[in-house]
Amino acid sequence: MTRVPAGSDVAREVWSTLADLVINHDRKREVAEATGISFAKTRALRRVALEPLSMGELATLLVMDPPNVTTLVDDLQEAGLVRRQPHPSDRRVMLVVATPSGRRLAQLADDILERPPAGLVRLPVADLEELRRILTLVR
Amino acid sequence: MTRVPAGSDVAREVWSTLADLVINHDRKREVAEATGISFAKTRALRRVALEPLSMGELATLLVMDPPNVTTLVDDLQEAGLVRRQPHPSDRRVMLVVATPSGRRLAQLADDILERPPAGLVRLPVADLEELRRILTLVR
DNA sequence: ACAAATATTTATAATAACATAATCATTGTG
DNA sequence: CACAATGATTATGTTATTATAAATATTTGT
Repeated sequence: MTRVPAGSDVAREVWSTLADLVINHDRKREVAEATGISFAKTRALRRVALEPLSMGELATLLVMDPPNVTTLVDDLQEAGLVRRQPHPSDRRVMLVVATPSGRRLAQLADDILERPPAGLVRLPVADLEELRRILTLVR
Repeated sequence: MTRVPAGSDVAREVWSTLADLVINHDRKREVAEATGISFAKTRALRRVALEPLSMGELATLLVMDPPNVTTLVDDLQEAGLVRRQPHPSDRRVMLVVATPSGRRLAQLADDILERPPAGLVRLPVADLEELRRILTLVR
């Protein structure tokens, strides 16, 4: 008889199922098609559409090296999706801000990415509510 | 007053949370470090460790073009992680089979990828059980 | 048997992703 | 003020990823 730490095995099982669910519902291609830009760029755009970020913050969030963020933002800027705005109090930092058309494109990506898989939609409402409740506890 | 389809909004919200959870717990880098091969190769290896697959089936599952699967499997084979076995009844198809060392490496990747995020482990056991129950309904 | 279809491979090219060093401007500190 | 530290950029190169066309071997259908 082996005694196992309470929820940890269940947690592992749940996590595996969860990760599979998300990975098998991958919409990167669809998003790239719809937006006309690479998924990496969409990801950056969606992030700055949430709130303006400095180049460095963006690099950290995207786990990219700063030089590569520079060229990525260059491309987004040329496409008119973001603009660079000097930081008001520190002239070393550049804030990346989504333009209106950038926000629209980010929204388009959101619409695709937030579309839940069929299996989830088919769940009884009570179970969905329960899922929502539990997920808010995960922090 | 607009009437909205019952669970679909909740489903969308739940899905967003879920996707964020999985994406923010990305372990691709860690897995690549630990295995010494690219994540794409790990993915293929883990898949054939589950069961032997033909090149074509693998291409479909990985959403890759067949020529690229060939070179990917070439690499895995050179590393001694898989072998190619001709299909018993159709000599056009090549079955990709994980070797013992390939299965070990796949297991190593599994151990990392299946490790749940802290927030999930902290959940009350009852909620975890409930999560598991609901997730089995998602098919 | 023969033509069409299927599974894989070879060859090749284009592009994307990733990393490093060096440079410039600006800011904080002794 | 001099100097170290910071944020961003430029330049550059390497490796991965992705795609396409063409070739080979085998099977299937007529």
